[in-house]
Amino acid sequence: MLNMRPRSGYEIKQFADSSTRFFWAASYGQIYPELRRLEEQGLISGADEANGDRRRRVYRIEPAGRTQLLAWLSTPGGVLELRDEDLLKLFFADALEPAGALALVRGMRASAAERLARLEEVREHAAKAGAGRAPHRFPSLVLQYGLDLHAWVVSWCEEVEARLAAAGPDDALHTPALTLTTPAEEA
Amino acid sequence: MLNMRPRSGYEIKQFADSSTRFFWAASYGQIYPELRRLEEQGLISGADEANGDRRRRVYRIEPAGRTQLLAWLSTPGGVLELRDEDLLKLFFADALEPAGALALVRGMRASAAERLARLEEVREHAAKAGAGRAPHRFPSLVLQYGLDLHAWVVSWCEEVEARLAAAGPDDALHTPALTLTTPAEEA
DNA sequence: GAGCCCATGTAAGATGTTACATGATTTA
DNA sequence: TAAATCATGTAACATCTTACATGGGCTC
Repeated sequence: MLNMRPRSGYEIKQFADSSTRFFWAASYGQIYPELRRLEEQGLISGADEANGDRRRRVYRIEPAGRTQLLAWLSTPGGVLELRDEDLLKLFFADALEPAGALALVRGMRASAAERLARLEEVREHAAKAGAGRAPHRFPSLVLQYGLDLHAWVVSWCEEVEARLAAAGPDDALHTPALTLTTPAEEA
Repeated sequence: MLNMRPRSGYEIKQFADSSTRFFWAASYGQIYPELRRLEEQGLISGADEANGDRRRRVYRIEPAGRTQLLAWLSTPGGVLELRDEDLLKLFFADALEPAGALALVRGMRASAAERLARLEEVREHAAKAGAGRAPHRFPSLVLQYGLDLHAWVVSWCEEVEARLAAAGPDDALHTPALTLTTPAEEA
């Protein structure tokens, strides 16, 4: 983030909360100590700015830091962790009556729709703030990933809800839920 | 898991590693202490089984535990946490040359394809093991979710790769990546 | 008899969240 | 003037992973 432009810890938190939060969250308890560590390693440098009487420490990336950043970006692979309590509940939904299982999936859909709405707010906000300037391209690509993904989850739930609602004692619940069609394949 | 059938801590770990691991992982360091706590609360009960000379403690769910389980399953909402380092890298990919960004997306696709392959192994294994018996329905529904989801990620990456490869200085990278079509809508 | 699987457990450490403490400035 | 926001930081707590310790049984 400091490679995009210099920022204070507070600004990093603000920015993260409206962007990377959805796939990589960070709290003050991580940010401030980490800034100190990075400075000790000479990867970034901080300068106290006095705006009025309010102290503010703005960090900028150093050449060594940029090198490290590029090395990290070029390292293939990385952490992927998911913790989805709704999915865990669905996994055990055989313990519920059919109505309960249906309610679970409806809840999952509602949550996904909610997150989708929040991401759309982010997009609108970013469109206003970023108008005019030559923007970074990839943050909005990742935002689009989030939008597409949550839209996918919503459709998946709708599909499963329909099957659960229709299911008698005989049911074919386990066929692929969605047909994915890329524009290229439609031709 | 104990509601499905009695198990030892070791068996719980085995089962989790081939099922819930993908959206809710658990280590021995969590499982064994948690079993003790649940027993202290009277939600489960453990019995030492001697098979040969090898000690083994098998736990079963108690009525109070089943009540708690059903209460949890009926509570709407829950944790959803994602930590995706690939997505984080992609977010900052403006710092890379076009070839580097393309490599990133290719790496993402490879990882998703790998996970997809592993889930397919799980499905085949489950199909063999569960043949005949009246199975739990929802574990395989959740497995299907994983398969569908990773397939979706693979297509998303392919789509983006094509755009990145084609992109000159002018590029429309930020349109929705995939057209989702549910069978119902195709009619 | 070597290596792997069954089986239970813990200790140390890494990581991360929440709440609190502090205090200035801006806005309604 | 009260509330929100700017701004930095820490302490306590919760959580989770990794590595280790221990020991029996099975299979090549």
